[in-house]
Amino acid sequence: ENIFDRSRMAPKTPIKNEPVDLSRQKGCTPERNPITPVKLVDRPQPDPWTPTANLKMLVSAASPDMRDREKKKELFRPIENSEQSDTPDSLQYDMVDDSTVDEFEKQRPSRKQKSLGLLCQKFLARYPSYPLSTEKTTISLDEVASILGVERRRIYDIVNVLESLHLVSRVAKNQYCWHGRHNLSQTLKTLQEAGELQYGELMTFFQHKEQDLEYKFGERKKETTPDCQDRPLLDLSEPDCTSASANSRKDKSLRIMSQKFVMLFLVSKTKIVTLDIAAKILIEETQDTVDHSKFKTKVRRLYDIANVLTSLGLIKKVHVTEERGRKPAFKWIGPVEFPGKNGEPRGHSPTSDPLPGTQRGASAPYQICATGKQRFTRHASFNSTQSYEGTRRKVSSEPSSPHQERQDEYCSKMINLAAVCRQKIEEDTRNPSITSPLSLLPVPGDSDFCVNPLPQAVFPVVQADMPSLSLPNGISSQALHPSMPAASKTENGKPTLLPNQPFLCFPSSSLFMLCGGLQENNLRETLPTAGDAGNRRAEAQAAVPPAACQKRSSHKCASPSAPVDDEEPAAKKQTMEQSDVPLSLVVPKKPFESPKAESTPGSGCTSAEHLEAFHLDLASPAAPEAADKESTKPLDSQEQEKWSQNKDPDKPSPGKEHISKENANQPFLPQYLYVQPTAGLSSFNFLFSANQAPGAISLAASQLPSLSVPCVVVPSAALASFPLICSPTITSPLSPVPDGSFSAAASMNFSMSGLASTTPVFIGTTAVVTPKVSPAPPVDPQQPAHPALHLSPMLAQSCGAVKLDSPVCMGHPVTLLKLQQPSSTPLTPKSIRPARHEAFFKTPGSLGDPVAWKKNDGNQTRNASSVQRRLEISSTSPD
DNA sequence: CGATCCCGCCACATT
DNA sequence: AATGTGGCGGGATCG
Repeated sequence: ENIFDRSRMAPKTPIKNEPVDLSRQKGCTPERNPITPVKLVDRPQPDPWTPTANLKMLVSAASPDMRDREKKKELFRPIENSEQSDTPDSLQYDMVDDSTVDEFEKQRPSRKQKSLGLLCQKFLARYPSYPLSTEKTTISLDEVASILGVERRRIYDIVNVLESLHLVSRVAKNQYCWHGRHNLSQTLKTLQEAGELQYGELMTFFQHKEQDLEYKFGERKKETTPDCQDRPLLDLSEPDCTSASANSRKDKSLRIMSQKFVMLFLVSKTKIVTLDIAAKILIEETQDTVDHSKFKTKVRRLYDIANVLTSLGLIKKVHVTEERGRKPAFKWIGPVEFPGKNGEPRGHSPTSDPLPGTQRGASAPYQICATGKQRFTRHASFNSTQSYEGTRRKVSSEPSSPHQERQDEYCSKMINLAAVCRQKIEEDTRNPSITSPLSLLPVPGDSDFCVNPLPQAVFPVVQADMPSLSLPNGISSQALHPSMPAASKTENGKPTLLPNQPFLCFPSSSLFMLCGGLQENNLRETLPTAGDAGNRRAEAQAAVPPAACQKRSSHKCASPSAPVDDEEPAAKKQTMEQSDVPLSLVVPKKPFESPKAESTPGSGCTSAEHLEAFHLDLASPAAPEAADKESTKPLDSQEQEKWSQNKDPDKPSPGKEHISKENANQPFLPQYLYVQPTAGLSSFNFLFSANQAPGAISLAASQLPSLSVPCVVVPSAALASFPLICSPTITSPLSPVPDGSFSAAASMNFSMSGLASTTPVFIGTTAVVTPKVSPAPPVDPQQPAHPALHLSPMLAQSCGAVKLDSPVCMGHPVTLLKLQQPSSTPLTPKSIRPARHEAFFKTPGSLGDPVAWKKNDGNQTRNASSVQRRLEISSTSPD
């Protein structure tokens, strides 16, 4: 078999390495010879000379499974052979004649023989499951590829999955270190825990029913959040390999996806996961809509992963028959209980510990390693963070890279936050009345949250509606607040929320969010770049913007779903996505409403979709764009930088207008938040905003919301670690009131938390206030609508003062925002179509664009990238 | 014909 | 620029 492959390969692809001798050995090159004698040979038994022959033997010896497989092969081999040989021969001969010689390959080994699963078995057969700790086995990809007779690409597929389970780790360029299964149980345990956090409920749902939108809904949310975690989870460092360093690059989706997939099994009660469900859960971003192709791609990848896992003996293929029919599925046949080797201290009950996750994260055992790299593109300001670093503890990470540490911590934090948020959301949902503003806080002392068990998070408000979300544990919300930092003055200790305050913040890295209406223009421009990042290419640039706009307009509602991006470029585009996992959170603000959603034209929106999407409407129009943009943005985030952008309200009018239409009915508020995660691993972002106060309620909603939101924050990522925060306080007026109030509220402040130093960013907004707005009637959504705030760097600048960097900010409130003001947007208006809208948040992250940013100033602003994911929330209602 | 999933182009990352 | 990595999806096979 090998031979054939090899020969084929060789010609085509130049082999990077040498094809190894083996092939030569074979020498014969079957192909060449017109004869085609060969095939026969291999059939039943491996040829002695085949490189693989030995492997096969080993394999057989190694496990029963394998043996079975081999048997199967044998079974059909004869058949194949006979057939093949015949046909080929004849054909060949004919054809052959002259030259064509080669061509035929008749003998093709049959697809199965080349399957990834089989290849993986061969691969695994080469290494001991439980190697002695002393020896480290290094794996050379080139070597293995040649030995196994496959392209290197295939080896990556295998190794990536194995790496996700920590069976191997990358040590260097073409080198991987084989760890074996010693840590497998621990890894699984970790994944299980993480999975529970993330997917716990979800899976439960699915298992019972899937389809309901609701469920989906729920799942989506969860997903998002979780993602963050995932990344981090990986740690792996295991044993010896210290190399831990292995972290690496971006987010590799295959790795992450593999972990998530495994998590699903571990979390599932039945231990059976169908591919479609898994694909749905694993699809991040863009939700729905668009994605048929995306779904398909995801499924393909899952097959790849499943093949490897099957070879590892962790899962097996089964079919489940459900109402709808029989669906392909996989059943977990690996270990279910894991002794905790590691000694993690766990035990805390969820309740008691607010953030369970956190701790763990923090603690040494896990590190999340996120990958390391991030880029630091950030500007100096960010760097400052480091300093703060000293302050904090470092967790385990290696000294060497501080950054990493941060990330790790960061991750943990994020995770925690996520958890908290979720809960909060849940709670909120339950009690709408509350509405808290969000608050988050970090503890002063520590900078980040994370580390501690933190209470950080916060969330606000929201009334949410979100349907489903639940989180797994309960955490009390209160817990969260514990300390608020400064921000609120009010509080101080109390966590309570202030009613007004909105916001919160977060950590670092990533991003931010934002809110409000934004404008498109700005966004666009910026975004685009970002977008590119994602893909780089082409589309991004030009196309995007416009396209987006357009679309948006059309969709509006629909759009939320993210589709936007997708839509277009869809195919190619995917690139954007790269990012992966993002998370998002969201909260909806509004309680009510949404009825319209359906009605709305959204194009496609069906109700269901809405849900899924979560979008907010808010300004809807904008939103969509934003979304797109976001998508575009890169997620990379690694950079983390983040910052926010803002947008302006600018044109209020226009915006309003649209809004009115659409929204008019609905009022929403958008608030938002979200965050995204970013890039790769680690980061997450969050976001939120909240805006509003509680009261806000409906009506005003529209108005309020936008404005209110203050939002934002962002940290940058770069290093990440820092948190940031802000809070604005705002008061909101309450709800009932007309909005005007809210506008006023707008301002924000933020404070930094403890150390501010680190933080980079923040933002505050002030609010909005705008005159215009204020008055606005509550109801009308339109007007207000737009509020957007943002923080964009620009704004910041504008504000003058503030720069991101500086800590300066601290304390003060910065503000920014604008609401209506037109000015805000500096941007180029020109551009593009004006579509409307605006986006809402977006993060700009992007690196890519820095340029733009840069331009602005020198300041830096920028950030990063990450993309952020957006979320949306919709208000849809709760209903 | 739907389920699988190989293959390898090509973008992106690292050297 | 070369080379390592790995996303992705066309389209071939399998069942």
